[in-house]
Amino acid sequence: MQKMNNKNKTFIDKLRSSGLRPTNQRVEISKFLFDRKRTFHFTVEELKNSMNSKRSKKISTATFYNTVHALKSAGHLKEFSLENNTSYYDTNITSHHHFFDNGKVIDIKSDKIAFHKLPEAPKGKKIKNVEVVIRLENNN
Amino acid sequence: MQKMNNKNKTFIDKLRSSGLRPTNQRVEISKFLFDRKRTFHFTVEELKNSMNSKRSKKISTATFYNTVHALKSAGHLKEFSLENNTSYYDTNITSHHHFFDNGKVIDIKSDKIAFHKLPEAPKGKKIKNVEVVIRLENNN
DNA sequence: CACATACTTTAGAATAATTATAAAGTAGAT
DNA sequence: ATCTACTTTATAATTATTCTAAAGTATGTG
Repeated sequence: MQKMNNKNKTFIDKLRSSGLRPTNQRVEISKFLFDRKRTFHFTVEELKNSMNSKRSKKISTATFYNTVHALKSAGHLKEFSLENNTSYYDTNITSHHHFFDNGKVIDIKSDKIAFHKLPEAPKGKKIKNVEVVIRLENNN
Repeated sequence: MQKMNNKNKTFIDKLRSSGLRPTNQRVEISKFLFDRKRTFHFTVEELKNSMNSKRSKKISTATFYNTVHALKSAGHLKEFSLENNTSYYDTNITSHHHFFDNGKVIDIKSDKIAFHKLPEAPKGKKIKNVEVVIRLENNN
């Protein structure tokens, strides 16, 4: 039996494994998110705009939110927040880190950062993950 | 001339250095935030509720937002975001890190984490700061 | 002191992101 | 074919935050 990792799941499988029936709207959203070469970051509003601007029949806001949430809960998207009270989602769910540069987010590959020392988790808890944010500013 | 660090500034000085006249409302807010033994985290809503619940004459929401923003811009508060699209503020402005445990935030002293390797900033940029978030989960 | 001017506070309106609701639509199983 | 459960949608509601405009307060100048 061959190893089946998330990377190999099609966009339809991602819906199924999120407990969502592959309806037309959901399949299109999932395709838009996952059927591409490179991972990316988005807000629900951005996703909605990029998809709906190309369509005559628009997909409703609620469907975008529902679908993104289900995909996120199933672990196919990673959520993070900036200081502007908006949720960002990342189609790169592998462990990695970020540069934040005036609201712009740039991925940092996991192997670019290594720890020399980390604290222990409090009693009864364990570490789920470690994320590093490196804030940038202009060079003078 | 003695070294004057932020720690030693009174809550009134913090207002002045934030460009705010020390009015009654602002002094009370600043006192509530900084005139205590331990640093803490709060949302504007939490701050407003804890202060106003003890008062007959309430301080308005706008004053809380304005004051917190000015204090933050002047560097007397640190802002961060969780996944619930609310801004959190930290009266501990020294470089440090956080555990996130189901929406609860726990400080990690800066010296508990050390890096073995860090990426370089992109061209024209420099690193402003590095923050680590360690997400916790229950131990089985 | 008297007034002008600038800064403050406030209540309430406006906005933005998100979530809830309820009606109409659709799919899959029998 | 039809029943039932799941979906989609438009719209309302909610939450956090920001804006606005009016009324309040302080400070400086003469």
